[in-house]
Amino acid sequence: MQTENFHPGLSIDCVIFGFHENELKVLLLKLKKDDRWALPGGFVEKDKDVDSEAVRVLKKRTGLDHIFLKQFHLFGDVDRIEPSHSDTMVKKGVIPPELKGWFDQRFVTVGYYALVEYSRVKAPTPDLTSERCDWRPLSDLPPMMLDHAQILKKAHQTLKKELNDQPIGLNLLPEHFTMPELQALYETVLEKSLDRRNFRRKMLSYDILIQTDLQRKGGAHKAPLLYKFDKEKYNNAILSGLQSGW
Amino acid sequence: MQTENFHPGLSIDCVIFGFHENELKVLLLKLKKDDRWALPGGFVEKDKDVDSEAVRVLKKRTGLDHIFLKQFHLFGDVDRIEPSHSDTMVKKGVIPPELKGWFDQRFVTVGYYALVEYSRVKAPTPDLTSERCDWRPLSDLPPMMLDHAQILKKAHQTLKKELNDQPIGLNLLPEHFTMPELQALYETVLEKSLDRRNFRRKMLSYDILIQTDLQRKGGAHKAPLLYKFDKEKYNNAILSGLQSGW
DNA sequence: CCAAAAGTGTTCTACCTACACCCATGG
DNA sequence: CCATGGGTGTAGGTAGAACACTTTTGG
Repeated sequence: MQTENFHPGLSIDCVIFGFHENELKVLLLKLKKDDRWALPGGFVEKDKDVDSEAVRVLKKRTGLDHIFLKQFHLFGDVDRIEPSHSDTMVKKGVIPPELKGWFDQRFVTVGYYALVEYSRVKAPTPDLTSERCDWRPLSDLPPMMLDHAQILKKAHQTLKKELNDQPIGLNLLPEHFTMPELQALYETVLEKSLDRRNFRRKMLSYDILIQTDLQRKGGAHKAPLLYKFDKEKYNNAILSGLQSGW
Repeated sequence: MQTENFHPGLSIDCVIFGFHENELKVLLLKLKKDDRWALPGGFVEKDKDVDSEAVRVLKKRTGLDHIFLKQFHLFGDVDRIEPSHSDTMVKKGVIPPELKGWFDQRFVTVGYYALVEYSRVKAPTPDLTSERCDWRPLSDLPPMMLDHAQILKKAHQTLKKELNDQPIGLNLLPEHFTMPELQALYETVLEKSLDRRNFRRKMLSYDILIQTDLQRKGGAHKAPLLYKFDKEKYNNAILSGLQSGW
């Protein structure tokens, strides 16, 4: 790691959301020799835009390009990092001693949240300090390193707020999906249940969905219709915002 | 200036909004030996929270404490600063040569926007690199340094979006104000005109205003009633958001 | 007394809410 | 054949949009 090429005291953390089995999930890293987990993150090269460095982090962990990604907050409190943190990391051999100086700095971190299609992430890749990279349900999070739990919480709050402005469905769902699946996504993000029939009507009124003549077979009951997004109309609608919230 | 105590490559810029003569205004600094203007800003001490450093900047320029202040974006593109910028500053004698190294760094900056009551800012104070500190109307901005025009624009966009969540009236208006004044504020922020009667009804329906029996005399026409905010109810309403936008 | 701005009220419509009913499917 | 979930329709209430009239004030 060439720390001299990095912007000092600045890091990036990504909250990568996915949707699977009617649950919001987050891609997390299991730290080596530590029972806590961390958000995928990284440092910023001096001659790179911060946003593009976030794209790089995402690509490394998920293998995916062209992901919906949005900066949502800078976390800049002094006490967001315990001073003993770098000591512990060196002692456990997770980071080499020559990098201790780098990790001893005071760091501020830029939070990004990403929306990805769960099934497209084939092999989540851990980084140097972690042993695994896994999806974890938002409803049952493991213990997290430093202030990462707060960062995650803020990301979720932001997502909730921006639900009407952001292309949530398009990025989190596979190409074809059923109306109940889309509704489940909204209910998960909003943390409240919605009326089936009203949801359908309102969603259809946006005129951004295309009904296909395919059905999701295999369920034990009536086979629901599959929809896909009309990407052009979708993008136009996003521009003006999907007014009138949920 | 003790640059070694500052967090490297990190700065703060504040977009300070005020409302005067039915116009949104921004507090800007006129640079020395340069016909451009700049946002009030500063650097971050290593042992201080970024947010509290923004408070410090605000206090220095406006003399005010307890101001509504909100972080809205990190500007982290490489090309947001021209490499020649520090050269020019040194040549013009605006910054001493020994600080050139500091200003030669690649900088990212955290944008904050603040809402202040115009009349409470008695003597806006310039900093070392500026000769004046003045209110400038948002509708007619002077040429700005670096990417400050973009930062300002983004601040305005954010304010517009958050109009229903943020305590806009309470912070930008004096204690007593008329309904038309409040409406003018909303119209300015939103950049569109609103129906007088519908505005009044909706605003009153929030139940956050207290009608006083005072009137704004001196106008050439019917004297409007003065209102003030019911701060307790106001804060409660903010918590749940003033749903249903403008 | 008149122009201009402030206060008040009404109607129409659209959308959100809260429901009830029928249909398809697998066990 | 029936339980379960999916698709469709409808009535009532609320709130926003559009509008007209009256009142107060200074000149």
